[in-house]
Amino acid sequence: MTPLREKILITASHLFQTQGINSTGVDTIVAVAGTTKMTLYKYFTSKEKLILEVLDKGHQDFQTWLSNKLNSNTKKPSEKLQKLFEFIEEWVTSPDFHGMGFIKASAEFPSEESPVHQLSSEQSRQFRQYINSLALEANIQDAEGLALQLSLLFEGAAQAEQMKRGSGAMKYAKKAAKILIDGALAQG
Amino acid sequence: MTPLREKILITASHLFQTQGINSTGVDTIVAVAGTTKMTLYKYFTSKEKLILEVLDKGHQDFQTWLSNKLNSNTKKPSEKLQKLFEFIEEWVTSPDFHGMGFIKASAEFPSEESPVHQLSSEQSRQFRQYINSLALEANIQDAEGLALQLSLLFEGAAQAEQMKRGSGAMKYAKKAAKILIDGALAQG
DNA sequence: AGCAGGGTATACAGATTAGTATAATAAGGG
DNA sequence: CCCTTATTATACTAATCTGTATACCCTGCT
Repeated sequence: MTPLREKILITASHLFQTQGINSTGVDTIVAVAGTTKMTLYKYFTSKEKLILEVLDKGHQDFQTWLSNKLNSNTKKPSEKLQKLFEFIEEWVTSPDFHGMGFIKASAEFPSEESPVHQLSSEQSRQFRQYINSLALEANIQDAEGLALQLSLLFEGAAQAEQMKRGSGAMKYAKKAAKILIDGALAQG
Repeated sequence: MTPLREKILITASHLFQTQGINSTGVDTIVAVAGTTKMTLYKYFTSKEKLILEVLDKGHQDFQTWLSNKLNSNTKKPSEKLQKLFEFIEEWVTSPDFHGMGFIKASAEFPSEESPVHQLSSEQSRQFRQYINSLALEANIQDAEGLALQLSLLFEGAAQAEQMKRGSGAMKYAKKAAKILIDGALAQG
């Protein structure tokens, strides 16, 4: 894609994460990105469209990064589950992490009719679905239940880490995940 | 307190939860509460002060409700821990639950310098501290670690329940909590 | 040389925001 | 009946927001 479009996306993403979505005006975005409103509205027909695309890109980046990490570092399905939180920790504690996009977006757009809220909800569901597929491959009985539990831990830890950096939340989330996964594996 | 002040607080709380804090204007609050801006600014010197008080009241209501429930239904410390998520589920799945205030507030006010963010962070810490005290009474070795894990589960589940009502997240959070608590109790 | 397209600069409209100033109204107590 | 206090009604300021309109500039292509 055109570099200017990309730059707007990246800038908006960064500002949304650090200042909040509703608190970030279009003027701020273009000023930081070093362009003008005209070009922004040429590539994105509205601020809402921009928000949706930022969310989409953020989620895709995370998902592909995570599955690449898992696929290139592990082979056994059960191993993937166990390494999952290892890599999630790596992602979440990286210095430029400022919260999972879909968690914050759903908080800023609580109305269920809002397209932003709907996308956030869908992304949360997709992530849970991904863990579910890992659990299924590992022959876990209640795969859906474990996937839900692990996603709760993840969302809680991401939330905590965003609320207070360096809280060490992920370290304990990892331990909790290990206990839950080992239990589910033992149970068949 | 004066009934009008109370009504403004309750109305604001409800609107903040359902529409979001930044998306709720002062005019909307007074219109729904059936009063005028003049009286609102008589009782609350600014919108930020109102937000802080809404957050404070919400957290206090939750904390006192929870500890009352625990103290009147259980006696043994270990029992309190085990019943904890039972009552939390009751709170979170109640029909007028729309998310934990401090979680959403910290998402809408991500900047750490924001007083709203600071209060949210403090409330999250207080809640974790409360679980910590329960764990300590139950003679759990790594009380702090368990408290953190349980609070992660709770925040994740509250988040999930707010994102999609009736998701059943709390049911599985409860199961996960039981596993973690039993493990920690067995370990001494 | 000259044209076209992508980008800039800037000003603007229209709506909405937080917060204030002023005057009118209602009610209760001496 | 009058004084006080609380509340309302309404208009306003000043800032900010999204989105648009207009004119200009620059660069590459032919």
